[in-house]
Amino acid sequence: MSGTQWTRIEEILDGKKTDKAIHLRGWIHRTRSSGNIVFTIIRDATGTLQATIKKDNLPENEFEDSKKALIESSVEIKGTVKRDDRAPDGFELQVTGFKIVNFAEPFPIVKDQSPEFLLDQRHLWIRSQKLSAVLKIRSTIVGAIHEFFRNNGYYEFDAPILQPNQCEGGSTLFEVKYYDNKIYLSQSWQLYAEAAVFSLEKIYNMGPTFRAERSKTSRHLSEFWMAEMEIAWADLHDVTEIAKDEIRFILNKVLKHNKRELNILDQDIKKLQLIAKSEFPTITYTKAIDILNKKENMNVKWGKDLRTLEENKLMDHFETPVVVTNYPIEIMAFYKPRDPKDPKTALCFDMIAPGGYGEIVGGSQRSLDVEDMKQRLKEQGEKTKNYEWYFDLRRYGSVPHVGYGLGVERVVAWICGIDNIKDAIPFPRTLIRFRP
RNA sequence: GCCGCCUUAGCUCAGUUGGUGGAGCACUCGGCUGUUAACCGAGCGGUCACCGGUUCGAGUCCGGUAGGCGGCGCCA
Repeated sequence: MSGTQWTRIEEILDGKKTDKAIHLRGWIHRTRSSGNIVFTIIRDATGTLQATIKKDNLPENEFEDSKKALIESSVEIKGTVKRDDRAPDGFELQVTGFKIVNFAEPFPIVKDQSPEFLLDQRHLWIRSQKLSAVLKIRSTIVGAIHEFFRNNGYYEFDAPILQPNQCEGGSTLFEVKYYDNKIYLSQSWQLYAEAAVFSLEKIYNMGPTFRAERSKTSRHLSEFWMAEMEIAWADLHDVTEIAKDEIRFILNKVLKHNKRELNILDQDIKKLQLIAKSEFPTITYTKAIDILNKKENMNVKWGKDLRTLEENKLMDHFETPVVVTNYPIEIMAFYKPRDPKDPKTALCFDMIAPGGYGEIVGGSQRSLDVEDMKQRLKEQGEKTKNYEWYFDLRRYGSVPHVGYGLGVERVVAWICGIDNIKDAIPFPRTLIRFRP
């Protein structure tokens, strides 16, 4: 079939091929027959279209094949595009040639499926309309993140995935055999970014991140993608505004390129448009506790981290993502510095998404106080010797610097409105599930 | 780590007081010239997760084991 001009279903649905003879290739999405007529819904990467196959319009054996072919068989067909109100999308292909590329065996995924079964069949389920829509939006989001930082003068900087140190706490590291030694899968790009920020000043990266947290929730993955940034000569306030701009930039890109997919996912486009135009509020942790205790009649003690329940209650008061700053210093990682204006708190922030999607961004200024960091690492039972290279960064022309990480799957899940983060990545890895 | 729930056909589920295991979908065969996850008729399909106990008799009651799911904690 070399030399054949293949039409994409998108072009047909856009009305560009009406009354034209075309060639189409794809997969059988649905099929039903009625005596001398077969209706087959054809799917390609751009959409679905009804093909109407009448016995008299094509060779006998091709008609018989079209009756026999099961769902997910791959096909090459030719015919004429017609407007027809009886067709599901208002267009159909009246078929004059029907060639089977591969007769599919009975497809295991049928009408009723449980989430577990679909995860077992993930390699086949990613063909579904819902997952393809999510994957297209994910592709837009990943592209938007690169574009946002490159537009704003950042360099992409790559750190090792195999790392000797912890960043976010030792108990959640995945240990890997490294010749005769032990090494760990990256929990964060940050420590290496802090080395590079003194030469490149503005850097970002997006890549896989591994956390062996024993979490069984709709918001956790053991392997997820994090988009991180690090910038010199900046403070906490600067970076919270950059994070807000980034989220709005991502939203606008999705709204521009993925209206069709958002509709397939039943997402409220108007609501997303409103968020993309809004200012996101910044409040302190102390203010958040205040809202919970006064307006929600809760009894949250100052000093405790905000739990899922508290975050969700807090978000009932906001339509947009919210930045929460200045968490208590005791519950923060060793590299987050004390706020001189409010010494009980750290110069750090989380951005919380509405709708129960939780923390989508987390970041902080970076401590410049070597003795304080050593002290806090010791309290966690860490060997400070492994961090000497990191402390060197404070000894040779240190400057204020700051950075954050954005959870790609959480942003995908929030924008797509899907109820489990597992559907925001093609092949999820969780506490229990690591196949296929 | 803590708490709760589930396991019956390839898939989704029902199964009454303990008395010879059902439906829908899928698949096969037949019918139908406009279907919208089509419809009509027939067929195929079972170690009721596994091990043990109670009982004349267990899918059903009791105990254990395995696998799975959800939530919390922790985090992006």
